[in-house]
Amino acid sequence: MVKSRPAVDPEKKARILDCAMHQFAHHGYRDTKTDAIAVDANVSKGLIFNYFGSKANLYLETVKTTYDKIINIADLSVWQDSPDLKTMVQRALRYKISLQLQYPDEFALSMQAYAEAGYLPESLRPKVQAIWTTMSAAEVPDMVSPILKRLPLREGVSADTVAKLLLVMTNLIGEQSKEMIRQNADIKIEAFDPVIAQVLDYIDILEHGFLAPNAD
Amino acid sequence: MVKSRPAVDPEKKARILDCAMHQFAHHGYRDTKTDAIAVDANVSKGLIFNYFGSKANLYLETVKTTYDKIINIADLSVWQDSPDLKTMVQRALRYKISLQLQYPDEFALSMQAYAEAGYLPESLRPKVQAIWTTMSAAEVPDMVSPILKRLPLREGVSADTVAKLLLVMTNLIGEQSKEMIRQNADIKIEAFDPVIAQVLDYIDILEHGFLAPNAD
Amino acid sequence: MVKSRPAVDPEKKARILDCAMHQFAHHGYRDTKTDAIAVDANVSKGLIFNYFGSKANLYLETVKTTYDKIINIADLSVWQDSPDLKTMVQRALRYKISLQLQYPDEFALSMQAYAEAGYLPESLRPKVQAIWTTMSAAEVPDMVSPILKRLPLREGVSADTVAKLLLVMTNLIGEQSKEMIRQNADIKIEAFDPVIAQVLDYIDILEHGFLAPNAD
Amino acid sequence: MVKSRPAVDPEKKARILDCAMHQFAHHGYRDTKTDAIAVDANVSKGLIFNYFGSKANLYLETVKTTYDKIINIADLSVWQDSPDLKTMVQRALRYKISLQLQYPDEFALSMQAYAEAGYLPESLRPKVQAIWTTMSAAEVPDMVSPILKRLPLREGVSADTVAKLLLVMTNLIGEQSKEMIRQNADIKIEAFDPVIAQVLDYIDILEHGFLAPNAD
DNA sequence: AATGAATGAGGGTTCATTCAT
DNA sequence: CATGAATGAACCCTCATTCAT
Repeated sequence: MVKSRPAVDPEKKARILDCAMHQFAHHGYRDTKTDAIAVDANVSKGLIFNYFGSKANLYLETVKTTYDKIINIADLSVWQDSPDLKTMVQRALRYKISLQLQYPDEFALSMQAYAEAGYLPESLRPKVQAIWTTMSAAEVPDMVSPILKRLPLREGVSADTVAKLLLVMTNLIGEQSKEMIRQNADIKIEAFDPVIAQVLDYIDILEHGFLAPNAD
Repeated sequence: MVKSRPAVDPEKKARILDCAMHQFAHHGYRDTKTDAIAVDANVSKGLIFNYFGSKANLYLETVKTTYDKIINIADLSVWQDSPDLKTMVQRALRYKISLQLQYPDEFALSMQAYAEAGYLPESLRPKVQAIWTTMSAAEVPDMVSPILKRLPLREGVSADTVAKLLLVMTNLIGEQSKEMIRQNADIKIEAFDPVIAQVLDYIDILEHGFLAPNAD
Repeated sequence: MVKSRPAVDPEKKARILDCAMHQFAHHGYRDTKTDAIAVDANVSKGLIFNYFGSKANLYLETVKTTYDKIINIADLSVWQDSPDLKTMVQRALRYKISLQLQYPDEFALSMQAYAEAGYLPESLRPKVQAIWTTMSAAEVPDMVSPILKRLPLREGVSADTVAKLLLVMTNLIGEQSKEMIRQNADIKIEAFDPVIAQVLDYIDILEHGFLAPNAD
Repeated sequence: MVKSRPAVDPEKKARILDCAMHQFAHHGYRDTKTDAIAVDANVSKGLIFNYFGSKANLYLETVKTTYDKIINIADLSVWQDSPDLKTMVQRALRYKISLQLQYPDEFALSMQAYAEAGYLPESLRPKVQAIWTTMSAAEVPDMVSPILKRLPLREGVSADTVAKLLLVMTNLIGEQSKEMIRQNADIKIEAFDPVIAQVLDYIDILEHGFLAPNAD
């Protein structure tokens, strides 16, 4: 006998995850009601528990799925062959922001989940943090370090340190963009130009330092 | 005439605030139960409402009190007269971390309150944000800018940009220390040496840039 | 397609309303515990809030439903075609009392709700009063005035004044019956004969007062 | 040794009773907070319990005291020697209303207590009702019946029936005046003229009903 | 005697989870 | 498998009453 309908309807499951992502991103874990997700997903509340067992587990699955989605979407090659660092950063940021505009919920959740990790129910916290540790190693460093290797570093400066600094900048922009998108969902990418300009100022300092050349 | 029993027993009030600080810092607003605070403070639940009226107000009072406490404790002069930027940053970080070790709950709450501001009940949010705006002007900027003014900045670099970068570093350390303290409450200040060393690496880059001198 | 389990189980809803009516009638709004209603109705406390949202709203619904019920039950034609006033009053009272015996809770609530209107929580009061104004116009006046029109009134006596006097009598009996039923739930209708007799005495006085001298 | 201060300070006790009267009259038993009484009476909350044992008992004492006060104040002779019934009723009502204006709280409580008797806590109810039965016999009938005795009643009409009818009128006015005073505390006695006029209309009807045919 | 700070039982309400259909 | 009505534990808050001073 052929099961014409699989035990788990993937379409419904996807819908639940999508709506959960939206809700968790905008209200945080504790303020998200399973009721709201069920309504949004046009699915019975019971089904959510059939598929995911508990709200906590739904959260975990949602965060995981969202991270996977972002990773799969991101095309790191976009800025890999930039002529110089500033161009790379500029391209990277533009690309990231464009993704953020295209997938605001995904990005919002990824940041929200990270931010609220410490304030989750005791039992949920370690499981979420496990996701970070699994994910983190693979991603961002890969994007930046190849470019850095092509740059002549001042003696005593490690590529790793620079990479971390750049990462900090990236996160900074992420936070700012999220907030800007939150305040105006229809924002255009041009609106982020001043933000990018500021980061380029930061990069300039990183590149050349802020001390006058003869100050040493 | 001595009031043998003052209208508000300052000792109990302080105990409540202290325990509230601890609870709010570690579980966030929504997950903190007034019951737990009452038990911790060895006080009846009713008394909390006698003193503070509501959980929301207790939160507000706790945050305010904690901020005041930190501000009063902090001795900004410690690093004000440092010979150079690195020394200043080093002293500042050491001092901040030592305070954080001494007053882990106070610092944890101050960061928690800031972080969770967006996830508070609708009605509480504006009141908490009012606290930030009242407080923010006075503090951190004042510490950094005077030192920056004494430094010869490279042409095209604004002191403001540098100050912002340094502030980002400061927050970074704050987050890291909080997490380290959270994971090990008995951590010694020496344990932060690598963190401080790393920040000094960052500062070095900010100061001199990471490009080799002849790279331009 | 038959909904095997309707969104709102009318049986349970009716049971809740019925028990609420009983409780509100006997203990008043403030002293009625939702717990007690839930237990009486053999239903979880949560369900009451699912169906009615709040205790205040349950009260409103209960009062409305009870009024509708009384209005639908009451058969005003019973005494409309009485030969004379006394007969009409007698029939009306008997009928009213028999209904009161048959539906003691309904009548008790309707009087209770009216009486306690002024002592309800501030926010509930206007909503209850809105029910009165909606209901009041339709009922009692219609019953009495047609009969009055057929009677020859003494000069200088307005039908309106007489109607008001009769209304006062009616309310008087209502109060007395309620109290008698409250004191003895198994009371028989014969027990009210003295009360009715007394009212007829009152009517006799009224009648020979407002009738024209030659009307006898 | 002489007790310079008696165990119960009569002045404070009187103050408590007075404020309790005011509060109970305006908010009913359940909505009156002992706190409010204590504050009003400028007395500690503890003292109320020292003097009266419980809120319930304070209520009882307040009601009793208020009734005594009204009885002592009322000068029944005012209308005893009226030439006719209408004049008597008019005088009586005017006098009652003037008292009600002079002692609004006392009258408000006496009516409130009567009205809310059924909605008091189970345990309090019988004790309050005991007060009515003690009081009721003595009062109002005494005012009316002597006058009635001087009037030639139509055959078949008992003075008792008429007295009860008049009592109903009196209560009717009481309710109306209370409400009018509640809506406008500064109301003048002239404002009640229409109300009195209406009652006189009622009396007119009553009168021509119970007087012997040849009494006109 | 007088105080009023402290208590805590009890109420209305929310919402994740269950389970009969 | 899917539903959503039903559940009930848990939370915040009130206020009569107590009791140490």
